[in-house]
Amino acid sequence: MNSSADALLTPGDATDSGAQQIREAIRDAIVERRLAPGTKLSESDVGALFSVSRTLARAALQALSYEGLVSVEKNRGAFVAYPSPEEARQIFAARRLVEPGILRSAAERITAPQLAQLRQLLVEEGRLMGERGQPARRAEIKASGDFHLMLASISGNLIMQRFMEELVARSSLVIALYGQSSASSCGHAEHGDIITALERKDVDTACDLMLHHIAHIEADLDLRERKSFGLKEAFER
Amino acid sequence: MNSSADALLTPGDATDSGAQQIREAIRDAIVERRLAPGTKLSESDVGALFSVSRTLARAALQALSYEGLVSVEKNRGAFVAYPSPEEARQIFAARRLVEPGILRSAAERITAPQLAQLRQLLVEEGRLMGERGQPARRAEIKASGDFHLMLASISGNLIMQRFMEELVARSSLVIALYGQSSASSCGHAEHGDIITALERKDVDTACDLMLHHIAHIEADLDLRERKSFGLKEAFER
DNA sequence: ATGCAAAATATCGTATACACTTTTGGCCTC
DNA sequence: GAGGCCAAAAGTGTATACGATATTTTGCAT
Repeated sequence: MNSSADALLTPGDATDSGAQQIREAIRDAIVERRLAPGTKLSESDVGALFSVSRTLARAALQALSYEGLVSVEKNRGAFVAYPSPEEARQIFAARRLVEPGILRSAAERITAPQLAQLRQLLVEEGRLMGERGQPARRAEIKASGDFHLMLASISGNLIMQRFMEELVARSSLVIALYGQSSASSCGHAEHGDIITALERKDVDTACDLMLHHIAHIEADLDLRERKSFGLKEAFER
Repeated sequence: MNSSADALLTPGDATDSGAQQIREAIRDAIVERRLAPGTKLSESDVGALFSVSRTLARAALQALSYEGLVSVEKNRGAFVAYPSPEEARQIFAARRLVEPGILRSAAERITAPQLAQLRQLLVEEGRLMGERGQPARRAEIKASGDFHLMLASISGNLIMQRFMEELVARSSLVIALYGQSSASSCGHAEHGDIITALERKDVDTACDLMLHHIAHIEADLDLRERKSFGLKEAFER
């Protein structure tokens, strides 16, 4: 109770300094497809990679398992999640279920600068669409997710925002796995349409567009049953 | 793999044997209001209580923090979550957002035995309603949550089911904190009405009833700003 | 007596160490 | 030569230990 007024300035959202950073790093690596699904994430290796002990590596992997991005098997270790087609369907079903509602909430509270920010995100997305190569496609997937994430952020509901972060991350994993072609390309125009509808305050149309958008992404997936075959494949190389 | 008849089966994600058990135990204690919001959960104490080391206790507390049931502060420790009124509003907003959708999904897949199970849950709920005393009220809150949880289970979407588990748990915490009267009592009849509508395959009415039901629960809360007063109080004690 | 400051204490953050489970490689047997 | 069994190795599960940080207490000066 002494001293000055630092109390208000503390960032405060850092639960653990180390484990959280590692979590973020691995999460990004998974979402950006630098880590292939099914890859084994040995605690020792992860720890060595980030120059920390197994304790922190383990904590990070546990955290990621709660997000559904890695699956840990008792006494076997942690692996980058390999979502089954059924799981993929459920992820998109969840998105169809919640995103219209989020969109409605966001539409009620959205301000002009926020609309501008959305537009800004869109041009960034378009720029990446123009570029070629794998890294650009990865960034494109990420940018596509950021659009949905910002909508959740605008809705003002932290719980839904957190949930959408999880869904978007897992969606990226699914798209990386089962995506056939330039999946997110067709999504770009749809993002723009949604913003336009939002600007007109035509929420119903915006929701419809969102549902179609999600359906389009899902339709571009090849959800045939390859199942655990790919895991073996990944090791065979 | 779809064994369709699985109803209230815990999702088979036994990552660790020990930590998961402790997590469940503490979770139940929080939901059933044996642990008051704001209570400090020292790692040493938790470990000693369950006869395990701090490592497992810490893992369990971390897991609970991801559910939003405990909040961990850097170098301060873990505390039973003390949801702010704003947080409470967001929790219920989230429920209003997702539960109609879950209900629709469930209605599409529901079978006769599952309807019977729902009815069964209802009579159990009614039985607890008849009893008096704190333990009965706790069980009543839990039973009330189980109704919504079973609906999510019937919907067949594991992701939404997991999300609802989190929402219901946090709702129980909120109700325990801000609930004024016999909040869940009026909910009982509404649960029955929803089942009835479901039996008639009148999904739209069921959704309406669900929305009203959630609104009723929320309306019975006293979401005045008591602020962090209670937390300090808990320490002074 | 009160307020500030510094040491003492308690608790968290991280690393290391040990025990147990799973896997793998080799050897023996059929 | 093939298959199964045993042993060694690797890796996870858990416990303990040490260092860092916040909180409390105590002593001193005003």
